[in-house]
Amino acid sequence: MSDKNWLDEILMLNDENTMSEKQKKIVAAAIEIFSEKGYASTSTNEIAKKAGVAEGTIFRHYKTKKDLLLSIVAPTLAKVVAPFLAKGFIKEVFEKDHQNYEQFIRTLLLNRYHFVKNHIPMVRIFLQEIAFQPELQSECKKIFTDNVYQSFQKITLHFQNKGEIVKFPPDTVIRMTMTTIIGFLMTRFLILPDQQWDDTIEMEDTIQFLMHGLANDHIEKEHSHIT
Amino acid sequence: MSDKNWLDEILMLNDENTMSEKQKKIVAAAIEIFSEKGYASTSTNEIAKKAGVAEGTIFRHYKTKKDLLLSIVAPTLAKVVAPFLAKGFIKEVFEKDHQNYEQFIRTLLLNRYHFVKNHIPMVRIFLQEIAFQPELQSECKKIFTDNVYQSFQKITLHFQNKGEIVKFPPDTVIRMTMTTIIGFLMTRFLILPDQQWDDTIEMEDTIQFLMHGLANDHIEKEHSHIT
Amino acid sequence: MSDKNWLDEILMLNDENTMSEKQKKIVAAAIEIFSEKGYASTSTNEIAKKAGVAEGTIFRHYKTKKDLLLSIVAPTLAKVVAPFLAKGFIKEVFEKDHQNYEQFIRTLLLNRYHFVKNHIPMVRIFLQEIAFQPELQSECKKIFTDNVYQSFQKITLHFQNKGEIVKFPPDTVIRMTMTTIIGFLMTRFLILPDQQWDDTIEMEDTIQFLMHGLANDHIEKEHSHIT
Amino acid sequence: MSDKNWLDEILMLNDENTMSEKQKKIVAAAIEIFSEKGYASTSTNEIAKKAGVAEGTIFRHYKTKKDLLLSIVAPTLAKVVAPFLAKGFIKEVFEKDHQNYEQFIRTLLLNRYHFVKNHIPMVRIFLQEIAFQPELQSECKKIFTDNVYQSFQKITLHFQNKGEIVKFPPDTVIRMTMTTIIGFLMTRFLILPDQQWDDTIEMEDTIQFLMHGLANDHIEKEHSHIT
DNA sequence: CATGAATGAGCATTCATTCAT
DNA sequence: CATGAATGAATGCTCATTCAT
Repeated sequence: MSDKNWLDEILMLNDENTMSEKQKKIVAAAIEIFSEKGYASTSTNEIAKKAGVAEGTIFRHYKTKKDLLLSIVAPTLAKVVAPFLAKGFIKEVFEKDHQNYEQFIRTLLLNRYHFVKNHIPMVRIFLQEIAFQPELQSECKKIFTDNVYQSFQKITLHFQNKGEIVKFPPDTVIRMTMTTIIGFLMTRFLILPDQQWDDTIEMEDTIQFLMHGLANDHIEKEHSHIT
Repeated sequence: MSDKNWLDEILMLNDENTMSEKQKKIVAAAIEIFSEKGYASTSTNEIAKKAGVAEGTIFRHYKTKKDLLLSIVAPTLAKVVAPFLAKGFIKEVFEKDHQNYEQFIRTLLLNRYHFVKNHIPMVRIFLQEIAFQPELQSECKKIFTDNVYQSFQKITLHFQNKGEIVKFPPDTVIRMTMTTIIGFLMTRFLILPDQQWDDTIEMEDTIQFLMHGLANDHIEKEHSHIT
Repeated sequence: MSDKNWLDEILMLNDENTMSEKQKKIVAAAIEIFSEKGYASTSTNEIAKKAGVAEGTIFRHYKTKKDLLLSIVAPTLAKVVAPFLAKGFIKEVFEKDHQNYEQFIRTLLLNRYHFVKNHIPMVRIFLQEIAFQPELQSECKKIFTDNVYQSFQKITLHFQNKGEIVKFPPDTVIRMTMTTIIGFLMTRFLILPDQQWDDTIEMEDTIQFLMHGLANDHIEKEHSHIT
Repeated sequence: MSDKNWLDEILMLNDENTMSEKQKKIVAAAIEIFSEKGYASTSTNEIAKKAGVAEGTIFRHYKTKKDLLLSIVAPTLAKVVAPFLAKGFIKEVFEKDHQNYEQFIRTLLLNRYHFVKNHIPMVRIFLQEIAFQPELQSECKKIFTDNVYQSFQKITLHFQNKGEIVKFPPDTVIRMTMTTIIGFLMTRFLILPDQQWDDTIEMEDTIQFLMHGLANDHIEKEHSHIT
């Protein structure tokens, strides 16, 4: 099965519009249990019970248990990539003059914040299984490279050339930006979700941290990064 | 069984000096396979084969498969905490005048860099299983709170009071520091280990990013963080 | 789980009407092998083979091997107690004038004779496992105390007061009666089943022995048992 | 291995005089645990631990686990048979004029009473395992037939001819006598050991019951037993 | 003699998957 | 489409037995 077909098929299969009631229940149950106990430690029997369907019903909709997992996790990929694919997104970043890197990461952070907030269990599953499912890894890498990375690089170079952000290698800038955003979101929603959080302040601080960290005032650098 | 006993026991049990040849082989095999396929998807039969011992031998040394896992993962905890426990560590940070936050994170980053570099499989296992093993979670939280966090907070306040770093809430500063370091190490060793890396430059940039991000020149802050 | 529920559940579960073909085969195979080799020395694999089902099928019907054992043995309890629970049984003993202790034990012996004759393997299993299964012991004691013993005591006192049988302590009379009956049945069916037996004569002799042994003509007793 | 050799060897092996300290501990531990949990459910590891020896030590003294069992149970056989083998025993019964059947069973009961009282765990083990160990069964049958049964039959015929006891078939008399004695001892020591027992009275009653049951005053017998 | 690490066959139990209804 | 009984390979774990020390 070619990579493209695999993902498409699953996305189509898991289009919420085409899913029967039972199927939706199965997916909901699977997400919940996978997220709590991990894919490998979850039995189809358990899923069936929680979904209120017969065990056989699961296999009527998904050829194997792993298919069920992928059908859950794969769409996450698409949704993560989505903003970068949104037609106007990059165009807007480039064209609007008043746009700056801060605006970009502010948008990005807010967007990711809402996504993670609304999909915690799915994100948990994704983070766990990306380590062990080669199909997921390659698909993820491909999607990231083809879509996110390219846009991200263009944006980085754009603002580096405008002298707005420091001239680290673009990959490094991307890494720092993503690391800071992901680090915040994971701490916020996965590691310490029960702690008291003032999200507005915390996000503002995170943006300030990122902007200062990447500000183009790194004067005394002994090595100059020219791209 | 009290938490302390549990960890101590396993640490003693897994002291490399007291381990027989076969036991070492078992641990080595387990680390490798757990790291590749995950704990739940690894069979004791597989471990035994790779270790070149009989399956029963595993259970002579470790009462259960989970005991084997914990005996591997638990020491990682101790080693991660180690530098913060070193007697002179904090004292040095405070007393030596030439010491600054940059020096601190530079030491920290280098130290963690070498640790992760030398224990990649164990770190992988740890990151996977911390999500599902409650014993691990609580022990981890306890060790972090009792040791790392306290030191880290003192250091943060120290340099905030010296006016060297920005007056975000200490927890936020700690989060940003850890996030940046861990983000780098994970990208470097787990996510993109095969990419070309110039570690010296990358680490220097990371430190610069962090120092600028936390530098005490956040002027226009609409909300002032006073501790 | 309350004792009552445990037994009831198993009885319901093992109602022959509600059992599938495969389940009946499993029970039949288990009874045979348990009876021959003992519960602990019988493997589920062996049972499955003899029953002509997959090993997994056993565990679809019985959660554990011990559940299978109890589901076989527990109903024996109920059947043993049955005659004492029969509504008319005691009433008849008391009310019909022509009824005497001999009539009572004659009925009892005959009834038990047919039961044991038709359930030899189950009785073997029961006798073996009662020694090691605490659930069985307590349930057995409870059922005996609540049902058999009370009836038996009433009957004994009744005929002692009528002057028909010797005034040993009722418990002693009960013990002698049961011992004699059980002793005969065990010799007949378990210890020497292959010997030539004229059951009619043997049972008649046993009744005579019992009646003479308990007849109220123990004159020279140095200790008088008054209840 | 011929039957005779098997038993002799074990008896010699288990002669308390020739046993080392460790061996005695092993036997003591085995008796205790076998008695509690049954032979099949007891692990050699468990025995070794309770005995305070290494597991290997058990197999230095007993070739297999079953050998250990037989070495424990087999001597019981010899001891049970002992009184019948005592040279003077039968002679005494026959020759002393004042001797009667009552005297005989009184001696028998008292003798067995003390034996069971002092060897409860061994008796438990014996009763459990006689059902499953063919070697034990055949040896037991042989010993009983060759020694006990013959003596018992002679004695029975003797007192039947003297008109002292009823002329049931000798086998029947033997069965009733044994059943009554064994029934008492099992109730007393195995089934209800915790109940309050006045052994003197209980045994006297049991003898009276037995003597009346076998007394030669069964007049109205419709079938005459002439041997 | 005693030890206890090592063995590997065997055990009860679980599980993803199939298929007749 | 949905069911759930049936499957049998696989799993974690136990155990009697061996043997080098």
